[in-house]
Amino acid sequence: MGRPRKFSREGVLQKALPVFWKYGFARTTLPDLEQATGVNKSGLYAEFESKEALFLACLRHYLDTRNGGALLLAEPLGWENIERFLEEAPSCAFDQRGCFSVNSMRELDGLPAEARKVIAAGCAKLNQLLRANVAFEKPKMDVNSLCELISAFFSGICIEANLNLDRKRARRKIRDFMQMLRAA
Amino acid sequence: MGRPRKFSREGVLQKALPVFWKYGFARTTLPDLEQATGVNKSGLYAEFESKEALFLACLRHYLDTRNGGALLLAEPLGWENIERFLEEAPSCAFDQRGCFSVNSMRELDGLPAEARKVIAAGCAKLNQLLRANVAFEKPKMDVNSLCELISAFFSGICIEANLNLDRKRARRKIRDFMQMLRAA
DNA sequence: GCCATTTTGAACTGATCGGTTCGATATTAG
DNA sequence: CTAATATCGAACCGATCAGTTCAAAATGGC
Repeated sequence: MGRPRKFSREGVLQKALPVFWKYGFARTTLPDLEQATGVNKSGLYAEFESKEALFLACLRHYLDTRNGGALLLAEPLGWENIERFLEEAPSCAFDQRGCFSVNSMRELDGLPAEARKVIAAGCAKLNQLLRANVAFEKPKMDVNSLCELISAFFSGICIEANLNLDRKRARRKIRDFMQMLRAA
Repeated sequence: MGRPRKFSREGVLQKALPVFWKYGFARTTLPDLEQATGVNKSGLYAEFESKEALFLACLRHYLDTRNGGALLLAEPLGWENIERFLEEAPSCAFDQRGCFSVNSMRELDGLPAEARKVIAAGCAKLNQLLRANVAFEKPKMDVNSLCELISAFFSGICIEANLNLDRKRARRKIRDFMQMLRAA
């Protein structure tokens, strides 16, 4: 009965995400999204009520599926998880620099109000994952403070990823940070 | 002879800067700039050849006049300068969150190619200022490594400034970071 | 072939974008 | 006053934006 569906909501999200990731919300155009998803404008609007709604759905999809959860839950918990997280998170692919959520912070006004909540929730979840790993190492300094430092450093390397520094330098920076962290 | 000029190039830059600072390049419109500067569109285009040129001029003006130079050159050099820099830089005014240069990194493609060089030069200058202060303290860790960590942390708190965290928390974060730094 | 459903493509809307042009007006010096 | 200069306002340009509508075409089950 009837023609079968050719695209799924989640498939569209997966393909639209890299575009928003690279260009942000404002500089992503509808033709960009059509090309990336392979779905016609009419089709997109049949599935999502607006460009903003599509962006929000991408953001949620990103936070649900890729927010370093796997890396930070690996046993045993500890510094090594955090180091891997810092190394792998900001370089998923060529055009996806940094972290989609961190990138979106700069565009927060001009985005639907819900975006702020979604991002805040993502930060909270990340902090919780970090906390488990930091606490496991029983550092001298306060665990929460260290988590905040880690996420600030993470945000920093994420936006610096836009500058195309060479990988070697980025890795060394992370190594140095971890050295400071382990001593704290 | 003739009507005297009512606005100066530099006056326009000073008034246009906060707008670009807040909204970035893409989301700043010409009417925004007219309103902020009090100068007609015709007048703006008489002084600057394009929106991009105006943005670039603002960026240069910003880096020339406000890049924490004063704070980081204060005698005696050392951690205290850096702490003041981290505290004051990302909160010049209500609508100017973070650092204009750091904010612009997220928009680098889509900006004239020269912007990349200008920003890179600004980073280099900042790093140099940091280096003098860090070296002065003779830390155990490598001076350059510490400078890179400081600027990454700086970038991080700059974009996190978009989240409107309360000042208390921000100050504590900086204090914690400085504690780690002094021990490094 | 027929019916149901999905997807497409193209035309279209109204708004806004950056940018140009130019005459009207304002403001000074002499 | 006049001459010279600076600014403004408004009309205008072509392009692009997000979003809507709808008929045509594609694709399946029966």
